[in-house]
Amino acid sequence: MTEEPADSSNLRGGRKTRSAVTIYDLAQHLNLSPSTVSRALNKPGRISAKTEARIREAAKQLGYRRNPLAGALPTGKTRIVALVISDFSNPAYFEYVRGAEKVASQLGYTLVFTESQESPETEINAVQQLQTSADGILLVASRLSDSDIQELAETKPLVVSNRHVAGVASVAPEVAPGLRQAVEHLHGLGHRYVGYLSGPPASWMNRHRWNLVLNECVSLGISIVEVPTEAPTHDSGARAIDRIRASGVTAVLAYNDLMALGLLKECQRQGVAVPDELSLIGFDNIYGAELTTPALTTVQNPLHAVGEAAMLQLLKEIGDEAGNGQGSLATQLVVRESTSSPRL
Amino acid sequence: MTEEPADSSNLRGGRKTRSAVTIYDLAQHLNLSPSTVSRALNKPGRISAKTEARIREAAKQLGYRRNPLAGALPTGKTRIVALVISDFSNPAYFEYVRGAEKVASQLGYTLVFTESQESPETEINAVQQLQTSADGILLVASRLSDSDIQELAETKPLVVSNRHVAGVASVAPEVAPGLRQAVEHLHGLGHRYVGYLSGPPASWMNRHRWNLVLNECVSLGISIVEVPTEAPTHDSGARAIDRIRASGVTAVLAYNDLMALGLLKECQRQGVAVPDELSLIGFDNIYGAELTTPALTTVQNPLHAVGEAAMLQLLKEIGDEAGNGQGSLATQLVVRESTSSPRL
DNA sequence: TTGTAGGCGTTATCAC
DNA sequence: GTGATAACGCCTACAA
Repeated sequence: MTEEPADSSNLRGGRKTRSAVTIYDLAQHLNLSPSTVSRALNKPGRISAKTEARIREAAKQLGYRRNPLAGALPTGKTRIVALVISDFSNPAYFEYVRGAEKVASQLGYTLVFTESQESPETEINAVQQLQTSADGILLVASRLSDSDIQELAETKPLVVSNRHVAGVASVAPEVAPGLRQAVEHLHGLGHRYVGYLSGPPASWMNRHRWNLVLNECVSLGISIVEVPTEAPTHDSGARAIDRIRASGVTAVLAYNDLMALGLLKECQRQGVAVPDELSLIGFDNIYGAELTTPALTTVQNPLHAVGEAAMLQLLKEIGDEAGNGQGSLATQLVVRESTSSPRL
Repeated sequence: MTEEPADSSNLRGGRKTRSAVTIYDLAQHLNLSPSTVSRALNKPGRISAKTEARIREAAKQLGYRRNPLAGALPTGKTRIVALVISDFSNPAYFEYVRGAEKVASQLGYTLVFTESQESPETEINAVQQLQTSADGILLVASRLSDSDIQELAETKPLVVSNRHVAGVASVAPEVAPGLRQAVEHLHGLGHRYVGYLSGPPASWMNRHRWNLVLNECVSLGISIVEVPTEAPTHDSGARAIDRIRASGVTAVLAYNDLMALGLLKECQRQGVAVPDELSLIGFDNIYGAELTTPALTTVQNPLHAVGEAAMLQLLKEIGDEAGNGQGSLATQLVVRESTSSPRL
C-alpha cells in the first residue's frame, strides 16, 4: 500500500474529473463490506437499523450515487424504456410523448426517445439497438410489417401503439365512437356524398379508419370516396383541393387535423366557402384546430391518455405491476364551425 | 467440463429467454480470444483482414449485438445524452426536441428525455440521476438557480439552452433582431404606448426579452409597460385581457405565441377588434399562429436549429468533434395580420 | 497479430 | 446480520 492515491478525488482541477463514489468507497470508509452497503441501500430491513443508518448517513456525506449501468449488468434490468416513433412531425404526438414520459418517470423508468424518420430500416435498427439496453420498447405509428414487429416482440417486451398486430400487445385510441359520431353528424346535416382524405397507405390506422368510415357511410346510405394524398401533412392536405373539388363531395373527413387545416387554408385561398360549400372534419383536435375561422370540427383523440396507457401496458409486459390507466381512450366528436348543411 | 449447458440458448420456450450472444460466445465459436473479437469489431485494421472477416461473419450468423451498457462500465462513456426540459407543454419545444434528437442519433448517441414539470427539486434530482448514466446533459428552460447549474456543470458536460449562465456553455436563439424588428414595426405603425405580456418571472429568457424590449422602446420614444401573468399559457394570456384593456396600450408584445393567441381569442370574445383597437405580436411562430384570423404577427424562433446547435455544443463539450450547426439562430419578425396602425 | 489477466460497480450466492 | 467471492459483458494494458 505504498503511494495510495490519497484524496486525488477532490482536487484534480476541480472539474469533471473526480470519479464517482462507489459502494466500495463507502464500505472502506465504514469498515464494512461492499455487500452490506449494497443491501442496506437496496433491501432496507435486512440489515441492523443502526448500521443501515450509518451507511445512509455516509452515503449522503460522501455524495454516493448509484450507478444504474453497473447494476444493470448482473440483473439484466436497466429500468430504461425506449419510445420509437416513426414520424414526429405531427404535433398530435406531442401529448402522447408527454403522457408516456410522465408514467415512465413516475415509476422510476428512464425514457429514451428516437424518431425513425419514416424509414423502416432506421426503425428496425433503432429497435434492435435499443433492445439490448432497454427493458422494453414502445413502437408508435410503426412503419414495419406485422411479421417484423412480431419477430422483434419475441426478444423483449414490446408494445405497439396506434396499431394492432396479431400476438403483440397494443394500445390505441378507440376511434370508432368519434368516427361514427362524425359520420352521423354529417348525415344529420344532410350530406350524402362524402370524401375521406386519406392518410399514409402503409398506415394500419389509416386503413382502420377508412374501413370504419366506409361501413358507417354505407349503412347510412352515404356515398363515400377515398381521396389519396402524398403525406399526412398540412401541405399535402392543401394540395388535395383539386381532387376534392373535382369529386363533387359536399363534406370531407380528413385523416388528421394537419391535413384538414391545410385543406381549409387552401379553400379560403381559392374562395371555397367552408362550411357552406364544403364541410370539413379533422381528427386529433390538435392545438390550432379551434383557432381557425371557422374553427375546425374534429374528433378529439385522447393522446395523452393513450401515451399513459401504452406505457403502463409496456411496464406490465415488463413485469412491473403498475396499475391501470385512468383516462378513457374513446374518441369523441367536437362540433365547431367547419360543418353545416350542404348548400343545395 | 461435465454437463456443459450445451445449446440451451435456442430453445427455452423461444421467447424472451435466450440470453444475448456475447463476444465470449463468438470467441469460443471461432477458437479465438475475446479480446481479438473485441478488437476486430471496434478497431478495424488492427487485426488480420482474414480473421476480421471471419469474426464479422460469425457475428452476423450468431446474431451478436454489442451490449452498450457493459461497454460503458470500463470506459465510462455511455453514448447517452440526456435532455431535461422544465415544461414541455408549449408546442414550440417540439421542434427543439426534434432538432436535438436528430443530431444525437446521427452521431450515434441515444437521447433520453425527461420533463421536470416546473419543479426545481425534480429537475435537480433528474439531472443528478442522469449524470451517472449519461455523457452529458442538455438543460432546456431550466428553472434552477445559476449556482445550482454551475455546480451541476462541474460534474459532467452540461449545456443550458434558452438561457445564459456564467461559466456554463449555453445555446440560445438570438432574440434581439426579431424583437428589435417587432418594436420598430410597431413604432413605424405609430404605436407609442405598448405592453409587454410577461413570461415567468423566474425565467432568464423572460427578463432578457423584457430588457431588450425596454431598451428598444425607450430609444424610440415608446412608452412600455410590463404586464405580469400567471403562466406562459394560452389561458393565462386570455386572462390578461383586463389588465391590457385597463392599461390603455395600443399594442402588445407577448412572451410567446400561446399567450398571444389566448389573448387574441379573448379579444374576439369580448369584441375588441384586432388589430384595429389592439395590435398583437407573439413570439416563436408555432403551428397555429398563421391559422387564426387575423393571422398572428410574430417573431420566428428557429427552435429546430437551436436544438441542433445545442446538441452539437454538448457533443463538443463531451469531446466528440461534431462540426458546427448550419442554421442561423437569429430570430426574425414575421408580419401577418394582427398588427396595424392604432385607431386614433 | 493475437492471447492473458484484471478491472469497471453492482448484485447474488454462499458461507460464517 | 455480515462478509467473501464470483459473476455480468466489455475494454485494455501487457505479454507472447
